[in-house]
Amino acid sequence: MSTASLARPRVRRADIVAAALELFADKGYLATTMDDIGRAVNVRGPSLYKHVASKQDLLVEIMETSIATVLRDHAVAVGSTDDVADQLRRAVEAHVRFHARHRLEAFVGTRELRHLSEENRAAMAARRRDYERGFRVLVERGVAEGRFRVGSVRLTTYSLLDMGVGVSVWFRDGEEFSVDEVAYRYGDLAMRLVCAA
Amino acid sequence: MSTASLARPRVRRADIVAAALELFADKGYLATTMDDIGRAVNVRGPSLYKHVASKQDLLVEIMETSIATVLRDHAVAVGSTDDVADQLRRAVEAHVRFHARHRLEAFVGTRELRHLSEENRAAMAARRRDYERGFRVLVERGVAEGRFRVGSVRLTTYSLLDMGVGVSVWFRDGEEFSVDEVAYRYGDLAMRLVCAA
DNA sequence: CGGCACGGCTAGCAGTTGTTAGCCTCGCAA
DNA sequence: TTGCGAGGCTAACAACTGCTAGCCGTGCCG
Repeated sequence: MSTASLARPRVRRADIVAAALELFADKGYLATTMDDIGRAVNVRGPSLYKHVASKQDLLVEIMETSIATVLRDHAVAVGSTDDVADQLRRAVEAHVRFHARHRLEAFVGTRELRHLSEENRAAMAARRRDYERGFRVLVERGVAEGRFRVGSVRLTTYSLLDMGVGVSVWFRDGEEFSVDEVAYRYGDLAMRLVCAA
Repeated sequence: MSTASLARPRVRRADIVAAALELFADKGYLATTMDDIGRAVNVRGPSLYKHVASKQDLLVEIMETSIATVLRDHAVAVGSTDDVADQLRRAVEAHVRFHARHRLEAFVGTRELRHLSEENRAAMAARRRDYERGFRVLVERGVAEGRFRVGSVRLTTYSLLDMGVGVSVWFRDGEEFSVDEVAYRYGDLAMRLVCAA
């Protein structure tokens, strides 16, 4: 049994990242100081550098794990069936589920993109484009197979994605809807948008 | 004839606000310095204070004119007909038109809310809630009149709004769609979302 | 023509912030 | 018991930033 960490409560890297996430989401990346983050984990600002290379690293770590989760969930959703309509529905559900469950990550992920260093931003933007393309491909295939009827694939895809992103702004746990309820209902809305048959 | 301003090209307040808008949208409010704004209008940073009380004032002015425009357009759209479905369609069209035509204002308006001073933010948040309520009321009435069929008024309303907000992120003038085309197509999407009859 | 207000400019203050340097303590291992 | 590394802490640097103070040239008005 490892009682090591019980003796003196040292800070773990994961705690720092979690605190940073909350602060970045609340005040924004630039408005958050290392002292703020330190205070949140009961440590002085400079002590954080024993665990983290820089403030930028915290932002990168938050964004990387976010997009990785999103892409994985999307792949699982699409891979779980062969029916295009079901694929789109499950992809939207996964999309919404993430934006509800990981509100803060979603928030930071879209709002602080510009504060990533040049190379980090380029890499992140590419991953996000991949994700968008995944949805567009689904809509396109649905149209090609005669299952969907849309005015513009591009506009419809944007709508589907933006609806889901919006969830991260207003969703609160324990209110009117649970995560699963929201996800299911947005799946319905998605089916309406593409006139699924 | 007033040749006054031709002699030496002095900076006009409107130019400063326009430059600030572009910079706030591009780099964010905190990352934009008064020197940046000054450079954009060919003036040193401190000179701006001959025209503007503070950096905060620039943000406030941008946001106030934005929300005022949005609310006015919304009122015109809703007032132009009595049919609920038409009202919602025109409201969505106005919503999208604004977010396409005034991308930067929309961007700044949603992303920099937290950098308004406490009182300013409270006032602005209230105006924005009013705007949201305008949409929710339309959806509610459509349902009550048996013209719309929705799973949840609240979720549907959020979806309509968020779709439109998303336009400000990807829209570019002179690409595939014109402002009017996008507005019209989003009107269609809105009608689908509420199953308008 | 004289003065005054408008609106530039530079200098500089005061505060903030990411990050580094260097110190000290605690607990584990030899 | 002794040594040492992990991980706290304080001090401080260097850069930056909003904003003020104070100066000066230009052009309009009386």
